[in-house]
Amino acid sequence: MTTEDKIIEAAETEMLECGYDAARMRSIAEKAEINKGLLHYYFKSKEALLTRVFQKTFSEIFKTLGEVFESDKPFFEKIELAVNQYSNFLIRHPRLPLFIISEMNRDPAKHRARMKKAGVNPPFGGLLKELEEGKKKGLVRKDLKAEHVVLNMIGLIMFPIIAKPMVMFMNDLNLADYKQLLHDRKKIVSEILINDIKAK
Amino acid sequence: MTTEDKIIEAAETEMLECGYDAARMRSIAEKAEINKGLLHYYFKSKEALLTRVFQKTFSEIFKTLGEVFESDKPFFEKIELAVNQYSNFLIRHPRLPLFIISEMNRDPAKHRARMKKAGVNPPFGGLLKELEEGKKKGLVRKDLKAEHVVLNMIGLIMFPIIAKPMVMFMNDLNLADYKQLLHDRKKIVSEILINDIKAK
DNA sequence: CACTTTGTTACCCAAACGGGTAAAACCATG
DNA sequence: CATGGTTTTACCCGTTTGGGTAACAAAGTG
Repeated sequence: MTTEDKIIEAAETEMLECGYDAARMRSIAEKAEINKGLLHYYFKSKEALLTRVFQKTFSEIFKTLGEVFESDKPFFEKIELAVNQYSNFLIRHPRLPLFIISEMNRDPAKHRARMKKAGVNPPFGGLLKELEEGKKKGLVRKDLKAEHVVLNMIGLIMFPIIAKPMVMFMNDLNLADYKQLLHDRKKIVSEILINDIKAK
Repeated sequence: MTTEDKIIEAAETEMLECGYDAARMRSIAEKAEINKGLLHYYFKSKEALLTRVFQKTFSEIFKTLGEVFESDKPFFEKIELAVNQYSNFLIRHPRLPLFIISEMNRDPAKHRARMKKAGVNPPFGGLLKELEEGKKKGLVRKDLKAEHVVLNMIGLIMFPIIAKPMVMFMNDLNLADYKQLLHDRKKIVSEILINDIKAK
């Protein structure tokens, strides 16, 4: 792994742990096991570094989410696929959701400005379009509200990730049990969502 | 409103906004529109003040949640009631969930120690017991996993609260629209949960 | 060896921090 | 005016902060 990679990785960890503004160049250097001088040799300023990290992180998650609805599978299989892909992504990046939510609440305008600057956008258009088509085809409940489908999906998937300590403690799970629970949950969540969407 | 009340209120706001450790006596005094001297006249230390605020806040939410399952209504009505009460509570205390989640992730052991010290405990026992009874009576799906019911419920209710800026922005809502969405959601969430729990 | 890239060390330095305190002032009530 | 509860002001003070830089060292390269 190159020094630059180590820096990017350390900066990502730091940013997700502490938030954008509270991220410290000192701790990034420490995490990357280099010194502050070298850090500034690779990235001329904190802004330059974090902009890059922010961009990389978000385009990764949005790409994953975007690809989900581009396959040509049946709609309900796509839901299942979306749940699986999104869950897997968050399992790999467990600190991301809390970071987004915190930043968004701390200063919504600044957060959106950063999103804009990084040129990243959440890809929910695909889901919304297919829901409309599904209604026409009679697959989808006519009175279903699209915005709630999105909220249901994200809430059901995200909560056990951001509440990991609570989940483990309340159910007295070790790490392996917890991972198993997250794994089991993909099917459970898919079923709940599809059940809710499906025309009766 | 007495000075002490103003202090408690200001301290709660500060604690929920900044977190337990990052809460500052200075800003609490400012928020309460008094000076630091007076603050220490009422509460001899930061620890004394925040312990009290923590205790008050949590016992309030846990009492609300606990009472839900003590009525003698039918089980599915209780679910609906629980969803309504919990939703209403979070609508009144929108910053609480993110505070809990952040504290829990920052330092789980310290957070639990504070809970213990304040003598507050989440009351999910009632729900779990009734689920078991429901299975025996044939009301509830035999293969339902209780831990997921809790996760589903919290996730579905909490997410739109902690993601308020996103919800408003993505759906282009003003504040009134957003509140309406939260209100509408109570019914939607109840139906999803009951549908999932009910024996087929 | 000459030159470039990569890496280290030490230091800058004003500014804010931040919980806590002492002493004085203000203000009711009797 | 005296008494006690309330409120203000000013100050403490060592510590940390924190992005950024300059000078020096090491290592790779042709």
